[in-house]
Amino acid sequence: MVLSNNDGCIIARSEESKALGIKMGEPFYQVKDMLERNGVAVFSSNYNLYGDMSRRVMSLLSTYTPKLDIYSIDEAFLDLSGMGNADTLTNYCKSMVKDITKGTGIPISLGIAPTKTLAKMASKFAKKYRGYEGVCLIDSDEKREKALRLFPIEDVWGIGRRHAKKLAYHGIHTAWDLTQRSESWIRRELTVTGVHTWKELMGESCISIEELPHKKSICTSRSFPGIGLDRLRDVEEAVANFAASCSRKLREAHTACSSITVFAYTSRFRMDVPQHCIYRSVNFTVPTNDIREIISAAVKILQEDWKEGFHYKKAGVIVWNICEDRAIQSNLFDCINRAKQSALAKAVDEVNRKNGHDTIRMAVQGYGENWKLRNEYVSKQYTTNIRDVIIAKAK
DNA sequence: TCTGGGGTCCTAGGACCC
DNA sequence: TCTGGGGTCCTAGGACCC
Repeated sequence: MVLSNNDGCIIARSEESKALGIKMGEPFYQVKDMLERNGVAVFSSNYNLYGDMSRRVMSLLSTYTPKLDIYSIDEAFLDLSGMGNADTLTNYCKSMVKDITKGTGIPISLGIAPTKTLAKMASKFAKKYRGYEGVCLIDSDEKREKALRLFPIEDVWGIGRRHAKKLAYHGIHTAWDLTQRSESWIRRELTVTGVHTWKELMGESCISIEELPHKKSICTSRSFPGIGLDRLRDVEEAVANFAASCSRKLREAHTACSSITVFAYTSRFRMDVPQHCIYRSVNFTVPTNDIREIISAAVKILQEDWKEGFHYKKAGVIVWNICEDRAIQSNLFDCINRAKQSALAKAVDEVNRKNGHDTIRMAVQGYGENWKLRNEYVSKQYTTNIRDVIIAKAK
């Protein structure tokens, strides 16, 4: 079983722990004793490991198609159009499954279909039934209807808990039931996104395969351990680090932002203590990804809106209005020497790339441990930290 | 005491324009 | 008694995803 950041919630479970009745998203502390009694292995999140393994899998996938659309850390869409008939495709995909298992040890499931929504459905069948050997193909109306009839509405991509409940009320329990309604009914009840899902289930592709040009917003946020932080200095340090992380993510993606939002709030679970919420945005005159500009804007918002007497439980920084860093609209009244700024940033990034994040940092980022995450059960960074590499002993 | 983090898209409603 | 019609842009909030 794997925990969220701060060892807060349960976010991944093996089949065995599911069988114990552990629910997704359940707070860890509420079931901790029960888990210990049952000998459940518990792990903190280890994003360095997951991120690195994901990159390896994606890199192998990219050798199978010119058009790879990485959807999340563990999912990708591959464009296989024009790559042969049903048999050829199935065999091609079975060799993909074997290669990736061999290359990374990660088991994968593949669904092949005319639309993304159907492909996701097919991949669930591929995972569920061993007979498929990891690959399930939906290439005819008969197969599609059979699959739709077997598929619960709440598992359809794009149908969340709220919509599933509403649809159940209207007697819609499977993906097939949904396709039997009229477009106007779907439009009224589920808006245009629902219409896209509805069309995709019927085999008409509405969600294309493409690499996103760049993100529209980037957020770094954390919950603080215990009752939270009540000193400005501590929250300031955290916010400065969140801002630094946003600026780094912008630079890595070769982008810059025009707006920044800072937020900090007290615990929404504590009804017995006074609540407060800081949430404010400002714009930059010229789009930027500079660590000093972004940190100072973030810290300024926090200082100006800070209210004493509260325990802040969570804070974060969001940067948005993002553009590519080579297409920045300059401003007549800009008084920053941009060339100098970017030369310095480049030098700092180079040092940090070799020596680790934040080797060179802003003073306000500090070294305080007051806001650091709890991760008591973290596994090793087997693939990204030389000290954690597995040692094979020859006997 | 303890309750995650990071995204996208759509809509309604308010503010504004002529 | 009676108070138009047609737009754009922005934001908050809600839905969804992993």
